[in-house]
Amino acid sequence: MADTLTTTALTLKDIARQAGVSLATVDRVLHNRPGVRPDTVRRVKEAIERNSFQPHVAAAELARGRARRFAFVMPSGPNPFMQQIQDYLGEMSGWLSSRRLGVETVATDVFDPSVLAASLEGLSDDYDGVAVVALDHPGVRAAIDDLVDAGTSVVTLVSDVPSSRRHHYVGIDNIAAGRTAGALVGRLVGQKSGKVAIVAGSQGLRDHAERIFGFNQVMASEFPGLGVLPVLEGRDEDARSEQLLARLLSRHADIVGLYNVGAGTQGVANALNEKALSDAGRDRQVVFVGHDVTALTRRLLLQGVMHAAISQNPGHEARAAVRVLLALARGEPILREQEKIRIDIVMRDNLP
Amino acid sequence: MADTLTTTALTLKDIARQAGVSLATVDRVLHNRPGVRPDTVRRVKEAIERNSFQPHVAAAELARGRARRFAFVMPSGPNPFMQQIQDYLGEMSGWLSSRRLGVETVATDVFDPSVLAASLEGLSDDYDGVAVVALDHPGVRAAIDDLVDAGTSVVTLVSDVPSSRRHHYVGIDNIAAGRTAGALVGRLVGQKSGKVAIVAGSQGLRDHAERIFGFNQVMASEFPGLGVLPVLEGRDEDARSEQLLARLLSRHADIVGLYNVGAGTQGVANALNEKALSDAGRDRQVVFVGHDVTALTRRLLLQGVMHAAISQNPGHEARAAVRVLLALARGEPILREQEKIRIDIVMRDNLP
DNA sequence: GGTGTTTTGAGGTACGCAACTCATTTTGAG
DNA sequence: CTCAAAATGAGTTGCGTACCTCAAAACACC
Repeated sequence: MADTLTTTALTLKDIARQAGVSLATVDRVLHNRPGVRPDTVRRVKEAIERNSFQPHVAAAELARGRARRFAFVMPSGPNPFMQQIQDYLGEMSGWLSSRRLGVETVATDVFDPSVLAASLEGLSDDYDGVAVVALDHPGVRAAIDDLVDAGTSVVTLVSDVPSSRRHHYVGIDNIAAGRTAGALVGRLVGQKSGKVAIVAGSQGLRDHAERIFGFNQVMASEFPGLGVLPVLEGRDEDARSEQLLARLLSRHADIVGLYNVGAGTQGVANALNEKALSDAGRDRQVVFVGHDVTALTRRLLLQGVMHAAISQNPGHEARAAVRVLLALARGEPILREQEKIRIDIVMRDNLP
Repeated sequence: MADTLTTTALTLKDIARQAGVSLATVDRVLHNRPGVRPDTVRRVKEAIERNSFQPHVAAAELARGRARRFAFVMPSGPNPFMQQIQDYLGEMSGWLSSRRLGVETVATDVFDPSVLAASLEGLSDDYDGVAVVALDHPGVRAAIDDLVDAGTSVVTLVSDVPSSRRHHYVGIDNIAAGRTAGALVGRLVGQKSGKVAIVAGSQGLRDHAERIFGFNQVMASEFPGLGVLPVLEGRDEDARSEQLLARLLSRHADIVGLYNVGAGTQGVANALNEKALSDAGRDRQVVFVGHDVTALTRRLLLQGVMHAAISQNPGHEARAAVRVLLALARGEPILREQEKIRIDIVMRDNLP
């Protein structure tokens, strides 16, 4: 009837008694301090294992007594998604301060590798951990590795640098995100055949490139009836995206789907609205799939202009980054499943 | 450049000094103990406010010293979704025991109100908090209210009893889930017209009824071209669901969409497969939307039999329930945004 | 001014662990 | 067997809070 999952009340003292050693020796083993014979280490570890002993985190935290400081290195521009992450960090302030954790955001130009690398260098003196929205570039990778070598925990956020020695990546699999977008566009277009347009910020950005790759993969294999037009590079700017897309729409009357990979959403929506007006309400609405739930995309979804948004929960990312940094600092294990960021599909009716 | 979100190092001693009182008085104020003049209370609270002081949770936890016990009251049947929740609880065991938290599951027949109520009664003596998959019934409501009156924290899980005095509901908005399912079926069917079938466990179950309500809402208002057939009640059993659905499919050749509200998924899939065989590969595949990501639905999604699953992350629900119970026990605030369960749309390419 | 009551101060103990010192024992090399 | 090095025991202190006791002070009332 009642299945006990956990029952612990043991302390270090109990472990010491069971292993037949003193508290000091257990402490040495627990913290990998030198001066313990291998055989003794084994006995202690066995006692710990046998009782599945877990140090009381509250006691450990209190005894250790050190306040932790984490830095979040984020883009300086007015990116609404990044702003949301910072907002959620702010909302955590009570949670943070009651644990004596300090979180500070460092704004920098994350698109300039040398500037970003410079921002990262030297952070290790002031912070126990760093979360960074990282550009994938050799200079940045070197800076990250330096931080790690200096003993600072490093987590990449939103955008990864897989070749670096960062401890963890908090973000989504962008290829899968692109595939999901492809599947959505394809399925929502339905029977119709025609062309599909892609608007991206730049194909030089790793996350954008990966999304496009995944998108094309699905379109080619599952929706051969839909031809994908060359990618428009709108640099995440509204004006440029609108202009490029408007031109494309006027040239190809048979565009039935659109994937907006990055920002510049307002511009994309404008171009689509112009077309809708000229089409005068025929059954020619373009299926529009984009990324992230912001005030704007929320409005577009509710209006029916946009059909689906691929989203990564910014609150979850902010909290996951903090939790991972904390776990790394404490030497606790990371709950992979909990910290994994899912690819959310958001339509009008499941808007968060 | 660097924006400080939090910087605290104050202790109760500092607050006492600032308020010009002793530690004992601060302690009395902090814990609403009697014997402090209103004016003094104000002075202390001001000092706390002024410094936005937060007690160090680790120290508090250690001093309080009490181990917490939580009970999870769950269905006894072989429900895969519930099993997943229990699995995730098991995975948390390390996290739990390092915080001296005990979590035990109590299996019971949650569909029988008197049995469920009986299981709940008396739990308050043994547990600090209870999470319960609750049937919405007056007897159950009374049992929940009794628990709350006895000082036990109560959280409803997956299925809510809104009229009770439970402290929190961990689960999704089922009307919105049904709406989402409706929007998916409608959009994925596309231009075609025809009928849509619904298979549910029972319309007497609150969550099923709510999902159907939301589904019909969307179908009526947005997809008038699709007629919704009467709900089949499969009692979440494979055999019965298959039989009922097979009959319906043979009677209505123009069924283009299917919403499976509850379990019995294997039966539904069997019936669809039979039809697919007899249709011999024509463009008549039925759009199939169901709930939850299990081993089975995962397979069906990958095979293309099922098109989308509406899902609530069981891991998130398990962890959220524990966190909420813990926050309630400690008197800490609940991070609403973090504990909110989202409605996930899962398609083949964003399978978790 | 005396009485009883309420409010406050002062202090202690305990929680479980980290981190340290210093004395003592054991071990291994010569 | 000797001596230095390595391993271990025993003990202390402090982290910030909860919870408790007892005495002293302030207050209200007659």
